[in-house]
Amino acid sequence: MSQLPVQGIECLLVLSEELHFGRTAARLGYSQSRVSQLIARLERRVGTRLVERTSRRVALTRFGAEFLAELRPAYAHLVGVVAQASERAKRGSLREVRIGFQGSVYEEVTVALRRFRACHDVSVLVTEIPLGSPFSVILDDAVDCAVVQLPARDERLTVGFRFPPQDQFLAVGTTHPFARRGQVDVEDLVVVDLVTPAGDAPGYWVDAQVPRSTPSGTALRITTGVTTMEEGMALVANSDHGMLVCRPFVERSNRRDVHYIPVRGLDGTSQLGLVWRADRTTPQLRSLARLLHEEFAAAIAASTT
Amino acid sequence: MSQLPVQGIECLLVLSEELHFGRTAARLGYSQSRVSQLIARLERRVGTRLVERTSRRVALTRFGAEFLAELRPAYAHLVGVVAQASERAKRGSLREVRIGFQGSVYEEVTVALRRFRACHDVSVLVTEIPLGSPFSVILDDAVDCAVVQLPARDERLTVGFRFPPQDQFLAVGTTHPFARRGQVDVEDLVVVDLVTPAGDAPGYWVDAQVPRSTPSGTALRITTGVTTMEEGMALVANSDHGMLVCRPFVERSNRRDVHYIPVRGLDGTSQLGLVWRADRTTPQLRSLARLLHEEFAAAIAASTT
DNA sequence: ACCATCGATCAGCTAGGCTCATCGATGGTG
DNA sequence: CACCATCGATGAGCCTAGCTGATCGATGGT
Repeated sequence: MSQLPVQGIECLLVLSEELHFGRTAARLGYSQSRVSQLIARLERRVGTRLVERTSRRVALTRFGAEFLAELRPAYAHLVGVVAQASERAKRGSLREVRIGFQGSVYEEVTVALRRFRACHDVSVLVTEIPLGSPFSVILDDAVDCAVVQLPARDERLTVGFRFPPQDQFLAVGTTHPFARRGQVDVEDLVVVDLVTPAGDAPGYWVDAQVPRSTPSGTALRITTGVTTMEEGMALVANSDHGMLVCRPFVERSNRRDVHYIPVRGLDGTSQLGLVWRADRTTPQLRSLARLLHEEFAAAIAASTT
Repeated sequence: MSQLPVQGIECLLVLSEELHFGRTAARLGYSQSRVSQLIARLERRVGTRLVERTSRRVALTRFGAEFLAELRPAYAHLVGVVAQASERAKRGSLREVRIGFQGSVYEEVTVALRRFRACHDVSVLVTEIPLGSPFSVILDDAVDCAVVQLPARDERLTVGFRFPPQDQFLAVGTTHPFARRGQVDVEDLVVVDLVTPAGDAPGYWVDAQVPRSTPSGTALRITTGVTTMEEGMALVANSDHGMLVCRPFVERSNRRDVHYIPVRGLDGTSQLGLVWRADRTTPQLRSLARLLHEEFAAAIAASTT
């Protein structure tokens, strides 16, 4: 049996408006006797009379009035919580959306997120996800979606939005032979020991981030893996390793111990995407994708005029 | 049928702690199958899965966790409201105590009221009650208790506390023949047209306030009634009427158009009392009476040392 | 491969939710 | 003042829906 006499409470709430057992019963779809019973039981439960009633007059007791003053908002709140949950369930939306990021966050993304929060009355929780494991956190449900490097060839994943393709840069330490170069060619990479993301990402993805060989077919030296951008940069700064990074990262970086050199032949080969579990697709996530789309469309329009 | 699936809610609350259907059932005194049914129904009601469950593992859905985060406090609050009401019902205490006053309010009374509010977590509503109808507002339940002039010889009323008896004064206008007198005698009152409280108070009470005759037997002139102290003072100030008032009123009065003259022979004949309906006696009111007692005991002790 | 554990499901029982009929109280009316 | 209409309380009784016990299938450990 229930701890809380809800039926009695609902009955009292209506009765307090109608001040008439018959009408109260009609409104609730009960018989008059049921209302009488429910009120009587509630009074027994609370331990005192809540409604003063004769055959001619129904009025709240002073105690009843005070009780109702507290009860009404408390009950309404609880009903609201359940109703709101139903509402959100229908839209499949969450109250707190966890978004994973891999390294860099575009300016446009933060703007879109702000609009997203406002539109959907959600809070956004930003998490950094391992550089070399872009998909497992999504699949494990540790985040609801993530901005990760593409491609994402996995049936269990949906790419909701593809960011504009970006050129790539080679990050090297200040003492590296390439440090003073204004540009390098893909083929030049053969002499660099490239840092690669380490994690459980599928092979095709790792290969897409750090090619195993140059276009001409020469194999590249890849000996060291890192799990965060920060780790990679630290490694690059203090060794002769190199690391491929995308433009947004370069633009937001302010390290003095690392130089970024454009790589000819890798133009537009880096692309981020908003990815989520296909079976967790919700209107909310679609909306976020659309907001990102709009934001980038606006940014592009602004830059061309 | 109830609008709110409380049983399911209670079940979910326990299940979220136990994460085990069997133990949840045990705690609620249900069978395991019942818990399963209740959760399933709640999920149907809300419209989405709240608990992820296999035969080996029970865990809240992300949606379920968010739902619970709102549900738990809302439910607890509602339960609290009902429980608190039960508590108050047991003690017969109200959340808001209406206290009626007739004219003057002692300093000690306000102190006692402050302590009363603090002790019982109640709010106090002070109302002025008609000068000539001290009992009807109490009997009509318009106030929960009142500080009124005694005597109160009514079986339906309880006098919870008797204030210290006070001397009486004759209030007259500045132009009145007595205005400059330092004192008058009861017998002197025969030449004054005394203002009397007008209302539905019983005869014995009116007689006690304004004697019909002096101790020597001479009848007094009583032609005019008033319903508030303010009204009486206004009348006294602008006519040759006189009005008997008690010391606390004199001390708190700062009217320049009325003079107050001590009346020899009426010393200690005015007494206020805290009165309430006998059938509405509560520990709360008894406590208020006790607080008043303590306050006056302290005041007397302070004045004698 | 076997077993123990656990949640889902189904059929069935019965407690309790609910109604109907009736009563007594109340206040208005001629 | 008798009569009547209205309304809430009460008790008997019906039947729904709350609940259980038995069983099944899934899961994970040994």
